Amino acid sequence: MVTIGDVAKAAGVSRSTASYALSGKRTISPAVVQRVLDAVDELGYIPNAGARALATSHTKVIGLLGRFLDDEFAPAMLQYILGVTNRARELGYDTLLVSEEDGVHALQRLSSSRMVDGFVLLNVAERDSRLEVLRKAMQPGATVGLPAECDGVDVFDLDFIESGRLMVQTMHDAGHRELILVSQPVHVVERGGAYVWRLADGARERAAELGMTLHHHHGDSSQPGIGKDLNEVLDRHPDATGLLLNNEAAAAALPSVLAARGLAAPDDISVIGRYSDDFARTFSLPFTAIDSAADELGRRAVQQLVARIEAGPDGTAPHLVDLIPPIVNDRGSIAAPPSLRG
Amino acid sequence: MVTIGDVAKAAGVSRSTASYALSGKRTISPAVVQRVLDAVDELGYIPNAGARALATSHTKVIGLLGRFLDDEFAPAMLQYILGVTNRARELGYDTLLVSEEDGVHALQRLSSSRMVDGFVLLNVAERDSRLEVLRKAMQPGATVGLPAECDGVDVFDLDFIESGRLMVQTMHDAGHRELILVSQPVHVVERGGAYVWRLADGARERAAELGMTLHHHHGDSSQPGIGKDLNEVLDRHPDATGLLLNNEAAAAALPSVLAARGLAAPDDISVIGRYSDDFARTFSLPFTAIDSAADELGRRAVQQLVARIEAGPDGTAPHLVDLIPPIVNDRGSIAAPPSLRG
DNA sequence: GCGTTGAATCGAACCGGTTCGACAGTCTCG
DNA sequence: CGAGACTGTCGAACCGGTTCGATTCAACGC
Repeated sequence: MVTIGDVAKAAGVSRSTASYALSGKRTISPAVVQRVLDAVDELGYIPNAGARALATSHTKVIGLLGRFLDDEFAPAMLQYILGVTNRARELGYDTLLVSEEDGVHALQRLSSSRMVDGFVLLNVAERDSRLEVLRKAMQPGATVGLPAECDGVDVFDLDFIESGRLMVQTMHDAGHRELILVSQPVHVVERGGAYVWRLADGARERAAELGMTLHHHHGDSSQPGIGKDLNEVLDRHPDATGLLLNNEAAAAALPSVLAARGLAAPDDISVIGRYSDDFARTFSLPFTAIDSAADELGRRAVQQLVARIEAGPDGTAPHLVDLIPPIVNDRGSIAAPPSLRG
Repeated sequence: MVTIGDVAKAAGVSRSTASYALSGKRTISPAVVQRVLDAVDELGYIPNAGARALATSHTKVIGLLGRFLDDEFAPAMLQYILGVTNRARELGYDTLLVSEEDGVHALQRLSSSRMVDGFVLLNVAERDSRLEVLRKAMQPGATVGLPAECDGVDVFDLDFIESGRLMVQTMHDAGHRELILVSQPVHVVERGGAYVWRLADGARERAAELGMTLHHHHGDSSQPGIGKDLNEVLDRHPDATGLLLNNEAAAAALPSVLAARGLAAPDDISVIGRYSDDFARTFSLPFTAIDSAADELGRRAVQQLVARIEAGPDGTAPHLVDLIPPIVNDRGSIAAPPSLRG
């Protein structure tokens, strides 16, 4: 193992001089700096992370705490994760991924052991017990997901209220007057998945403003339940001409449900979903949808977190609540309702 | 920040005694042990990870190196990752997730800086440049994916050759004689994705033994390409009655392709895929399939890695090549070909 | 010509754990 | 009863970085 002592010896200087030559925190003659750099190259010196962390109290690692729940849609999670890890690396940080069920415990462990410089919390709920711990921790934190109380953390999320409004408005502009919204299972809401009712609230509000009918239903988060749910909902509201899908599993299941019923979008029914572009491309999801911006949310959270880490404990920049405005990716699944066409 | 010195003071002993009381590496009187434990509880002491790593040369962290390629099927990757992180935590380890494109560089950085005790490599290719670095590293490594040269690492993978044989055999047993195999894009093979040709080889071998016809095609890894590919392949081989899907994107796209052609499985065509159970449940994938055992592979890799870490550098257990035998999950998409039925 | 300033470097201390060697006290056994 | 072994504890050293004075030497101003 090559240490800074070896580098110093090879360059013919003391350990402290070698350290200063590398960090540039004190003026060192150019000649010496060059000798040190040469020695580093030759010996392949890479500093011991533990020793550096001990000395500086900085690990250059961020902790990423996911909540991977059976009843939420797992495949979409990877894009948040990659957004975080990629941006972190660009900024010189590595990422410790924690999937532990007991997020509070994990947070405490990582924080007290000083394994990480800061935290990104994914899938943050309305009242998330991890937040109380995070506020007391000495490391800063950023969340993906909008909790009820945002103080002490930087918050990033898609603007779900506006997304709901936008879905309804888009359908209205195309001529629709009766819509169905398919949300996540009820217990996702009860557990604190506020994005579910935020979107629903936005949709309801705009529907009321525009004098439209909106049927709201909670659907299962995986097959075969969601397929059954979709069929029931379609049976129950034969006059509805537009379908709004917040539930990603519903989007995944819809193509075969429509096919089985002999329907096509947008000829027989118009559809708008809410999932990532990448996700749509990977699967057979030909529906117009609001981009869930997973990658972008992960990147922004890390960006802000690192800024806060590097500002130090005295940094007093106000905390952010950054709600990304929804953007519609048009994939041609919205048209005028059949009754308005030739 | 509470250190072991604080604990020692509170318990009225020296730092070394406190350390021994906690580690149990020397006999300490029960009374003192209790006082130390009480102090730990009261002060909420959690050891500083950097300091411990520096002293012991063990970080209790494993490095997880993924390769997340645009032309491979990303959503399935999460299950490998969760298998790794969950098993690691059960064994007392945290997981550093690296998505860096330059895996060789990342490996070198993590290894030399002693940030991790060992490595798990995902999506390992036939000739994977990361392996050379890994063999020279001082930390042990395990792979998910079977490379050409397995020495110096523990290797875990699904038995793809046997999977190919099993797919063909299953179709043969149901009465089919002409099959289509849809694989990954050709450049995935060229890049070293050996699992593609392994499954194809197994399928071809068994087809030859049984005197069956097997058409092999490479399909795109996402929409809309894969939908087009599937249609072309079905057009080209109108007499084929069985479809084998190694390509996960093909499985995801097939329901709507079949629906659009007015076909149903297994009435008009029999289908067998290769993807995880979890994946099938999440999406509308009603096809009988060989379980890709992602979670299990991740778990086994970690299990073995940790065993090797804790055996230390003198541990001389022979390296494993563990190929998990394929298991078919019957979802009812295989039946006798139409010609053999009433 | 002398005190002052600044540049370049070094030695020592420190971060917070673990571990080795020493030592005092007690027990055991011949 | 004394040698030897064992128990329980402590102080000091070490892991490999960073950082804080202190020191040396040259340049500079008055």
